[in-house]
Amino acid sequence: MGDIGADVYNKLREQLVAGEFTAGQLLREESLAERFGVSRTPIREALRRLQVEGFIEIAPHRGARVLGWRAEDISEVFALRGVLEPHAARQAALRLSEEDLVVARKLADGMERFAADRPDGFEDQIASLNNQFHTLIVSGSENYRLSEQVQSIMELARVRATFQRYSAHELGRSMSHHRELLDALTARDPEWAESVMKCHIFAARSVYR
Amino acid sequence: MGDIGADVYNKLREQLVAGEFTAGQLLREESLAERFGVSRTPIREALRRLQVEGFIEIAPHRGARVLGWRAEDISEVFALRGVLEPHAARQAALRLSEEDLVVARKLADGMERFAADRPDGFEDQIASLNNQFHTLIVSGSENYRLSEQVQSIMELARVRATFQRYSAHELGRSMSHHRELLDALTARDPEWAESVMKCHIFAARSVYR
DNA sequence: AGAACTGATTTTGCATACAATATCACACCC
DNA sequence: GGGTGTGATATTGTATGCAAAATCAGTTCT
Repeated sequence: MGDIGADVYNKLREQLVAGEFTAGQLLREESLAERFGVSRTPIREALRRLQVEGFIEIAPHRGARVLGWRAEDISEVFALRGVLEPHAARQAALRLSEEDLVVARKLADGMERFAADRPDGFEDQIASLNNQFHTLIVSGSENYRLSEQVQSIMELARVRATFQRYSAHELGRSMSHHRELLDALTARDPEWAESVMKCHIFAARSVYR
Repeated sequence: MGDIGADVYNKLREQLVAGEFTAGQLLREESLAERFGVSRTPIREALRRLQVEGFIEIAPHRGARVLGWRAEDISEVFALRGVLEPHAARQAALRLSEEDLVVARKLADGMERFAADRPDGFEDQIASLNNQFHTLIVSGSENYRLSEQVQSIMELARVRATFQRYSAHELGRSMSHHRELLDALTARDPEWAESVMKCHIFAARSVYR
């Protein structure tokens, strides 16, 4: 995709992640084209990509439909994250650069500040930082060849992450997991990092039941 | 994608998996369009999809390039398979239907026959059956929402699987792993199935070093 | 009333035309 | 000789037109 196409894809994707469309909603090429002020061509490419990435489904001649999340889907998501992310953390312990760690620490700091001050809409702010934090670790785990594919799955799996339903206690534990994970990564200790990440995912899963 | 587009995608993908293009080769939209007797439009959609799935890379205004596999990539592939497929086998033990198991047994039988008779090109025949076998198990592990994404990664990871380099001993062991996995699945024993699959992947990795 | 057909309308799928960008060859300058 | 700039060429990116397919409304038949 070129300049316009990439823009359209990013914006559409953002809006999907932000939940601006309801599950099952039909996405018409023509109306999206109007909405973004472009022709159907870049819209089609963006939709195709979002389909492969698992955000929408496209039936031939019938259009694109926003996929929803059932309870079982959420459960699968955590099963998958519980396997993939600890593995990623293990690899990341040996591979992340010092600069990456600096960035990760800043992200964790940011989350803790939001968790302490609790300004309006702080849950979304934390969710955004949290995504960046996990993305950083996953992308530090594989090399360029598989990284994007794994990344894509993990992002899809993290789409529904919201901190609205976290209690103060759970939020605090999540923050402390981040801190401990950073310590493990800084110590370049793969098994420690893997264990912490496993706890982190299991704890997150418990919030969703 | 409609009828033509889906065809183009399938054929292109087959040819990529079959290794009909050399790594680094540029795939020009115009020549592919001629080759398949269609316009550039469905070609572009197929290329976009193959990009997301990790077969090729596309640089804006610069075209599509076939990605190759370096030694580290292969190593990553096995690391990922070593985590994902045992997990999949574990889930599959509880989820595969009896009909699925019948199919899986037939695939294993077929592989063993090829391994015993060793007709011309039997390695490719085994590879094809082996892909179906593993695909069946992975697809039986997740529900519809994440299944295709995981499937897509695992297929990409299995692209290079060739049995050319297996010794008779290694081939025999691989077949016996399949057999044991089927027993574990039939017994609906998740931990057994997971363990066998882990051995299976580790053993396969050893062939590639 | 409900099921099944038929034509109008909408929407997608593909082809084609044009615009924007990158690539390459060749001349030019230092 | 090597680097740099410039125009021609090739290739991709986007828009648009048309054909094919699905949807929907209205009608007819049972």
